[in-house]
Amino acid sequence: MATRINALGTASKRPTILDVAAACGVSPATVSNVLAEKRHIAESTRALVLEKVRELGYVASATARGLRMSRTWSIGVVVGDIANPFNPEVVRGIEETLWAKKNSLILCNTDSVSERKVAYLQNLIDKHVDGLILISQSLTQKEANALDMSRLPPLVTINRFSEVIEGDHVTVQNEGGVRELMQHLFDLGHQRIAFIKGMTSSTSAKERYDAYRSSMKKMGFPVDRNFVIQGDYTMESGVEAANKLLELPGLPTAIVAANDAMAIGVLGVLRDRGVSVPNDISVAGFDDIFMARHPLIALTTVEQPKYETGATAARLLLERIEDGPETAVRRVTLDATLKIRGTTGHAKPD
Amino acid sequence: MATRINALGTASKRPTILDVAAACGVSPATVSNVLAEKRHIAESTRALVLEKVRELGYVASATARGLRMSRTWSIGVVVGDIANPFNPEVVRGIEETLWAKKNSLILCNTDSVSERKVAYLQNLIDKHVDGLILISQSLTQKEANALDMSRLPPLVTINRFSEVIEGDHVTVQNEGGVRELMQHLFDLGHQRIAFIKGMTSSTSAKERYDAYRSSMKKMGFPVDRNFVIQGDYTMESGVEAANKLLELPGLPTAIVAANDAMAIGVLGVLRDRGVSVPNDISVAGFDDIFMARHPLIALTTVEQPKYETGATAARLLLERIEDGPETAVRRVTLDATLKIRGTTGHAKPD
DNA sequence: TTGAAAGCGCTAACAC
DNA sequence: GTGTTAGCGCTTTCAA
Repeated sequence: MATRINALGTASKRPTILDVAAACGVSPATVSNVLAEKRHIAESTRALVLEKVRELGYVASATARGLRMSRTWSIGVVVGDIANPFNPEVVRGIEETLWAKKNSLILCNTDSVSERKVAYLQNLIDKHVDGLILISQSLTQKEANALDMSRLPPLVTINRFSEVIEGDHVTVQNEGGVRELMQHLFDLGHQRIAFIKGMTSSTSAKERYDAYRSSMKKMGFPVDRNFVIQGDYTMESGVEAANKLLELPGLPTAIVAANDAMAIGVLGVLRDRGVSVPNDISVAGFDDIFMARHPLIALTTVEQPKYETGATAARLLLERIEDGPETAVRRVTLDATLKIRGTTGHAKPD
Repeated sequence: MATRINALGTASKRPTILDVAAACGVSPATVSNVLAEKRHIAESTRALVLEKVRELGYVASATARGLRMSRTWSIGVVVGDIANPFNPEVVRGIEETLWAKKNSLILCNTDSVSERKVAYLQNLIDKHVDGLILISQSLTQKEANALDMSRLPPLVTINRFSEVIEGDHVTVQNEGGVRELMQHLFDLGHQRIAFIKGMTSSTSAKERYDAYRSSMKKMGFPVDRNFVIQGDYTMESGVEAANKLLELPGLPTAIVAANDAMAIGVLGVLRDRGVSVPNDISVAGFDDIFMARHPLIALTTVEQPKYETGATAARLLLERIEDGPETAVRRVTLDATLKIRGTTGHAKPD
């Protein structure tokens, strides 16, 4: 007859390394060494220790070990908003990689609010995390000054590169991806192409915008000032941008958004206003978030390998923690892939 | 001229409480008490300590304090897959609540694989987290046996209630929500209503299915065996279920899925097959995930307050940690709200 | 091959 | 009001 498990916090005291040592008639140092496989131990004692460890259900206290070794085996992951569809897949990649090396992931949502970011980072530094990963978040000089940077652990940035920080970095081929996308639109006969930008503080947003401009320029197509709208990577800003664009006297034949969330916002507006996609206007994004793939959305976009991005960042961080500050800074740029779906088609003739 | 911040892990040694004490000419205990605001300290020394603390940039080591107080101020959150759109919003709710009380969130993805769940839980127990939250995950007796339950910290379950575990629990009005949804369909003239179930191991899935059956029964409508398909809450299983339903000789006029992910999978299939929604078939889900609200999806569904669900679970857990195992087990059931959108319409006449 | 002992940085009990 | 001291549970020299 099984008894129900009490999950109310009646945890019994755990055995310590002393308990195991006493049970075996050896010193705690020996137990420690058996478990850490550090120095050679007689096979007989080794077996005995292992047996008692299992018998007592002994597990070393991560806290005590952390105090002694000044490590926490935990990594702070700072993200604007975990509910933003781009992020969970990146976080998964990080998490899998950390788990494989027995590190914990401490998740922090900053809401992209500067004060909150600073507070969270300080908290993580104070908590003595072994490393930090910033997803699409960066640090301004001002924010950095507000922090106690002298105690900063190794930090890896994803997507947003900061001049202020000298550290490892993972990003995607933003220019190449957008250029490929633009070429796709040119091939379909588009010339009047609008662009919805991300925040200029984001290097990835800047690169995507630059690639849009240079692609247009290379084709000899003018960039109408009104065709460049400032967004902030949220779906709402995509909605606003679309509304602005639709007010214009001369409509664009295609709208490219610097990320999928904004592009999907645009699609919603066009749908509500009865504008046919891609017959009247083509729409494209960047990221290839989960939602973009659904048949009802079918957004043409540029895929950023999100899981791999996260996994790479975690790998770089773990290696940095291992190797120390001596080895050179590393910047990894992953490939972007154009995904042609249903929202792009031939340009509507004037 | 600003120097760049080195993020490679050249952190300098932090000052300890002894450094502060020495700088002030007081004992470490006094410093500790000033910071903890435990016992009364002369205003003059208090001010001095505070000044030196700021001057040296002293922050107490969470590790040392944790060892001493046997607390970690961190909470393990175990989730099947953070990339599953239901979860991020719940996690946000948890995270905000924990942050307000200075607790950290350790995120764990189990992929809903039993072994992995057990391994993760054991890891969290070993890490001495102060509490645990399981989102839509439960523990079978077998899994529980594989764990060292004697050291289990307080645990709160979300959505999936386990008979095996005696602990606090947060869920939503599953029966009420589905009944309301069914009534909406009945009002539209639907009688041939198919249902895509979740895993029977999930109490919420079971409750939603039961409500479907009892609603049908109450109306005197037969439940065709073929109209009940087993899914697993993933979009893919919704796709499979829709394909099965469309093979049937007599089609249903409406398809209700036990969650939005499956319903959205159904919508994709219907779209691909040229079945008009809601003209030919109505579709509805449960949860009201972000994607369901988009104009191109516009899924009729029952909203589960996800953020609030997470926030409530975190609050219950923190209170449980504070109050200890003595106070009675609490079960909170949040309200579900019917959201009528574009995927439900009048039943197609035979 | 093993043990003894110091100490990681903190808090709490006990003194004064 | 404040100081002294004993650990929390572990790893790691240094000795044997």
